Amino acid sequence: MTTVLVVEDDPSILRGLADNLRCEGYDVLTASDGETGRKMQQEKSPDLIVLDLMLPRVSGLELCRKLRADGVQTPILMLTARSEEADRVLGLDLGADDYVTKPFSVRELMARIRAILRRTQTQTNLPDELRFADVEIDFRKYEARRRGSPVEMTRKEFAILRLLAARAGEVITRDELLNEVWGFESYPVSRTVDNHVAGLRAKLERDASRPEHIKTVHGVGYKFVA
Amino acid sequence: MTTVLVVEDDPSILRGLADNLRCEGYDVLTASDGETGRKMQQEKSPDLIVLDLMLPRVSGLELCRKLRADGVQTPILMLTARSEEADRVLGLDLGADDYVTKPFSVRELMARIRAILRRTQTQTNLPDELRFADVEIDFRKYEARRRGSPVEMTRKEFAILRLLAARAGEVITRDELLNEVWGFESYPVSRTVDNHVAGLRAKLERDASRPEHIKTVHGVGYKFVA
DNA sequence: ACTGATCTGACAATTTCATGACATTTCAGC
DNA sequence: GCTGAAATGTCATGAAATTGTCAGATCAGT
Repeated sequence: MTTVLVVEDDPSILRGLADNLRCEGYDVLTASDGETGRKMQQEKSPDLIVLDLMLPRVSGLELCRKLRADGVQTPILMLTARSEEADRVLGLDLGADDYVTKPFSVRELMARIRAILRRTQTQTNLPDELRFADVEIDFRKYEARRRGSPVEMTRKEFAILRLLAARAGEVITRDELLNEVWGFESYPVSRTVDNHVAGLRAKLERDASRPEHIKTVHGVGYKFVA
Repeated sequence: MTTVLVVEDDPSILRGLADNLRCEGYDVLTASDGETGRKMQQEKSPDLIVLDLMLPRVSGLELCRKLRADGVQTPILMLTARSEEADRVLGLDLGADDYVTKPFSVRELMARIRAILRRTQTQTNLPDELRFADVEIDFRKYEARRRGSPVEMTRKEFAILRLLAARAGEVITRDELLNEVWGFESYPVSRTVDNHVAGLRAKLERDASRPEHIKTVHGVGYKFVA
């Protein structure tokens, strides 16, 4: 379960955000000032913090600084009242964190939150290499071998296999694959995934029509088993 | 913990930078004049120095020169008030690693800082020489030979090959090559990389249209294999 | 000004990708 | 076990993205 901490002093906005986030399936913690926010973070260590820049007592910026000083790596999404503040806040992190200016559209905010979580939660545990049966794969070198001899694989095939392998045994839906491998740039039909999986099987399975490692879970998605 | 020293006389800018840097998770030291800055450097040896060109008493330029004269290797990022070409060049010649002109966007500055730190902290040991097939290269002398006879190569070709060889087998993206080989002097299009690679192949490969050592990984980048 | 290095943009060659039609498999309900 | 609808496998094809190549413009050093 993914937990989001929202620190915001305006009760109506706080309420609205919390409702929407819960509606999206997140576990939601709330705080209406920086002190409480910091305590919440320490006790519950959420996966994401949504932080209002303007807060009573401890400002959002200060809280951010304190959290980082505590060594907290949790991604932070800032809510700023004016876009002039955006530049200042953007110093947060080009790659990991983000900001949204008020008044914001809930839809956009949710999209940003999903994006941040996707980036931070998946980036971590992708394997650099993989071995199973007579296959060896080095994802950094983009090299695949079977019984020692090289196998040509495409970028997408490497990416798909890497994700499946990162969560070996677990079923990954086509939508997840589309999100992780393709990102938000393009939205191909989920059928496309099947084709790439077919490619993987043709290249890596002993008998592509009876796959032993890249398995189909009917009605759900695919899974990799070593 | 990564430590950044900021030398800047304008208190509001100093404060803003310090806040943002702390928020990014850096340990921050501050100084408002060159003398103090130099002392700080000696006592704390930070990982990066952000230096205002215009400072009271000892100018940023002088400080930069002095530090380098002291043998200090710490990367220096210069803040310049105006986009005076002369100042830029001087700063770079004196050993500054990068510069940003005021008024700067915090976002850009933070990005530059991250980039410098990434470059200096993950610095790969570049090889001084390289041999493969019938080719011998001495990167220090900028000399290349094939079957014993000299081959003319350009500086960029040497630099690209050296980086590829330093991480032999690994795929290097065009963006990485642009960052490492070109640095901040210029921002050529990634297409340019291809051309230099073509040059390398023409000079070093047995059959440039079927490269055996400087390989393309379609959709990703290039890699060198011995 | 001359020279070689470098950069850029155009075009062609190549590889990869996405899509839809059709075949096959799976599974729920008989 | 059957049967049929839904899901998946398979394949061909054209589109799109990526890279190779080259000529000319620009830049830097002499």
